[in-house]
Parts: sequence; structure tokens; C-alpha cells
Amino acid sequence: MAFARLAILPTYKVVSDTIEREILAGRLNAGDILPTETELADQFGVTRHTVREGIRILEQSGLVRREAGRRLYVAEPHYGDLAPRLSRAMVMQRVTFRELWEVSMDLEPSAAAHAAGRIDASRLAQLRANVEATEEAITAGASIIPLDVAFHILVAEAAGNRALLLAREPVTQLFYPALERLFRHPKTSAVGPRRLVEAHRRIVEALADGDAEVAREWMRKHMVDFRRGYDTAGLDLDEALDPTAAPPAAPPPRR
Amino acid sequence: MAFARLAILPTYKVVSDTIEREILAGRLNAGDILPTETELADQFGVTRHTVREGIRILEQSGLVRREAGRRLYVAEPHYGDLAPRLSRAMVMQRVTFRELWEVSMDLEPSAAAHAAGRIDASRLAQLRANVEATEEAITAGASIIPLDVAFHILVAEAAGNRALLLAREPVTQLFYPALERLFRHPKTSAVGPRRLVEAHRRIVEALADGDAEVAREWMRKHMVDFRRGYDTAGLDLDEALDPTAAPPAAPPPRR
DNA sequence: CATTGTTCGTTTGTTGGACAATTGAAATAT
DNA sequence: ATATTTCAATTGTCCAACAAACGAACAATG
Repeated sequence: MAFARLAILPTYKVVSDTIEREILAGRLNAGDILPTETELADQFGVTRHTVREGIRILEQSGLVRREAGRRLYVAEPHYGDLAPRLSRAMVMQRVTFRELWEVSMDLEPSAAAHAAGRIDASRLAQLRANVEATEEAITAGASIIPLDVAFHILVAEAAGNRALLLAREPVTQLFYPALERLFRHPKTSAVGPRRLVEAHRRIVEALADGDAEVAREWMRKHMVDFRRGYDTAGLDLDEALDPTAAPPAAPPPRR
Repeated sequence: MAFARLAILPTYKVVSDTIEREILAGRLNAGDILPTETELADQFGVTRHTVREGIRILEQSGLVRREAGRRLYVAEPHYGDLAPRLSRAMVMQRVTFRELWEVSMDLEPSAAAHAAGRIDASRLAQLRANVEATEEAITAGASIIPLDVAFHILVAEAAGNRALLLAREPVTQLFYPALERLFRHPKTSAVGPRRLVEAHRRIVEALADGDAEVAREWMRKHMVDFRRGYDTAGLDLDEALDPTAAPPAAPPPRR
């Protein structure tokens, strides 16, 4: 017979795994304050420094959080925490615009369709406000990209599907720089914004009517327009995304 | 007027950010060996402990790696590293089977369709082998779930879209425990496996013919079957997934 | 009375130095 | 040439200490 390889883990990893298990098992719930580093070190029978290394790991996966200098508490990992890392992975793997677009071509129309049956009045109002703000931004000559991004997030949230939200987030984060180049380009800056806001408006109307198929179809057209604009601007669909174009930075932590 | 919040970061975070920037800027490339902890500490002018905490952060995001006890080197973050964390986030947010299924209903048929135009001979052979192995497992009464998971991964890889691969990975990881319960259930264990392998076979044929629409359609049917089985087994679509059902564990690291 | 300064105990952030365990490679013996 | 045995380098862990920041309570100031 033969023994399997032993899973020998460094102590700091054992520490983080142990705390993680308690959280996932529900014995520690979101919001609970964890013991201090010194107490944890005493309880585990290790040095405080080892505990700290374990905590760094947990922080990174979003399971625990600390407002700098203050006590540690259990948190629910939010997709916002994970999306930047996914985006980075895609950048480093030289993912192309075409790949991102293909995925969005599946997820965005589907999000619109699901949203049609589930959207509530509050979010519908937010979407309407977003469309108006976009029109104002166009006449004012301001950037409409943050508004566009916000529009799509609102639709995805209205779809009431957190798995969908999680799947689309890193993809659309990477669209950001591409969008900027697109709308600065002379060939697309003329009609592009008008077509965009027209599509947005139609989608909102369809959502208000609860018409899933119309919502899906206009979102699909909207995405096709996006790709066409990319073509028209002379950008290469199969080129890796700009590695320097980092995703929008998170606000500095409270301290 | 008002000042913006100061971005005061702890030293270990500055350390990890600094190294991260070098990697993302391409001045450090995958495979490069980093200086030793002591050297890093000297260069940055901080203690080795501080450097170590920074390293823990980088390791966690997959940018650097170390085979236990050995030197640190730059690595390309792989989605395989990130998917488990996404799955965990979904579990903690009490994502339901319905949400996962909706996303898969978009991504899996689309993956099949894309694969139809892009699959190569080698992967096609792997898929054929997978289907045969699945049939053998059925007659032998063994579990077909690992084979099913492998089948879908193969199709997704054949689609030649890394963003798609990344988006679907955490979702299907969470299907694993649901699949197990499904195929152990008396009502589905009788015909379920036969229908599954039939669908798989049709999909492979369509891929071999390069027929995207047939591939998409059979994958869609396959996914509908999955959901129907879930219903038939009397499981609740809108119940949160089992938090104890952890995603399959990674093999222990070499040491 | 609202704001500002002071004090104090608690907890995190950082430093110093130390040593065991492991690894990779060089040196030695077979 | 192949094992085996050193040996220096490097990581993993520990111990002890102190600076920095925070929360709260309270005094001082205008």
C-alpha cells in the first residue's frame, strides 16, 4: 500500500482555515466581532504574528474586515471585493474585447429580460433618472460613461439574480477603458451617444411594461451597437485589452 | 470647502501594492523569482514581518506563488484560484439554485454554440472519451457527476473564451452538491443518467459537425432537464444552497 | 454650551532579534 | 558515477517590546 501525500500547511494557513470554517459553518455570523489578535494567539497557542498573517488572508477573501486600527469583524464577502481581482486576472491573461463582448452578449440581454418581471418602482425611478441624466450629460458635452455603467448595473440588480450580478461585474469593469476610447473617437462621438440613450430609453419602457422580450431585444441591439462602434473606431476586436487601464480605484478605507 | 479623506495605508499594504504595481506594469514577469524576504525588507526599509504580511496578500490574489518553503516567484493568476472564493461569496449570500440555473441557462448553451466553430480534434476526442466513460460509469453504477462536470468544462474550454470560462466556473462549482443529491434521488436516478448521456452525445455530434445551433439547442434541453430533475426530486428551487457543501478541495500543495 | 484639549486603557501596527526546519547545492565518500 | 553527507541560505515561527491610533470620559476654554 501507499500513503497519500500529507497536507502539511503552515500555521498561518491553519489559522485562517480554522476561522474560515467557523464562519462558513455559521457559528460566526456577519457583524460578529472577533477576539483581539492577542486573544486569538492565546487561544490557538501561536504567536500574534502568525495570527496576523492568517488574518491578512481572511481579509483578502472578504470574510473578515477591519476599519484600520479597529477590531476585526465578520463580513459578507461582496462581489465588489472580488471583481477587481477577476478583472486583473483577465488583463494578465490578455483577454480580448471579443471575449468580453461575447459574454456580455449573453448576460446583458438576459438580465434585461429577467428584470422585466421583477423590477420594483424604486429601481425603475432610478433608471428613469439615469436616462435623463444621460441626456443632460450629452447636451452638456460631459462624459456619459459612468452613467452608462450605472445603467447596466441597475438593470442587472433589477434582475434579482446575484449569481448573474457576480458573473457580469468583472467583465463590464473591463469595458470601462474601452468605452472611454470609443466615445472620444470622432467617428463614434457624433451619433453614438444618441443611439445609446435611445436604446436605454426603450429598455426602461419595456421594463415598465413588464415586456421581457422587448427588453431583451433592445439590450441585444444595444450591445451590437457597442461592438459596431468598436469596429467603426478602428479598434481591433482580437487585441488584448490595455493592461495599463486599471479598473476604477476603490475609495480609501475609513480610518 | 472640504478635504477628501486621506488615503493612509498600513505599511504591509504599501509593500503589496508596490510589488503588485511592478508586476502589472510588466517589469516583473511570470516566472521571475522575487528577492528573498530579508532582501525585500532591506530594500523597502521595513521589517521582514511587514514584508511577510504583504506577501500573504499577493499570494491570495494569485500574483505571486511559493511552493512551501521555497522562493517566491511571480505567477499568472488563474481563474481556478479565484473561483472558490466566488463560490464562497455566493454561498454566504444565500444564492438559490434558481439563480445559478438562470445564469447557466445563458452561458452553457452559448458556450456550446461558440465551441461548434472553434473546437479542435484533440478536445473533440476528449469529449468522445468522456461520453464513453460516462456510459461505462452508468452501467457500472458508479458516480457520473465528476464526468459531467468535466464534460461541461471541456465544452467551455473549447469555446475559446476565457471570460466565459471565468464567469461559469464558480456557478458550476456550486452545482456539484446539488447534482449529487439529484442523482441519489430514487425518482431521478432511473432515467436521469440516460437522458444526460444522450444529451452529451448529441452535443458532441453537433460540435463535430460544426453546427452551432444544434449544439446550443441540445445544451439548452440538457439544462432544462437538469432543472426538471431538481423539481422532480422535490427540491426547492428558491432555497439557499447548502452552506456545508464546500466546493471540491484542491490537492495538498507539494512540499 | 459647544468646542477644544487631556488623559488613559485597549488594540493594532511595526520593530528587533532569535532559532528550528527545510531546501538546494556543494563536498565527500563509496 | 552514484550515494551520502555536510553546509549555507531561506522560510516559518516564536518572544518581547514599543509607537500609533482609537474610544471614552472628563476637564478646560471661550
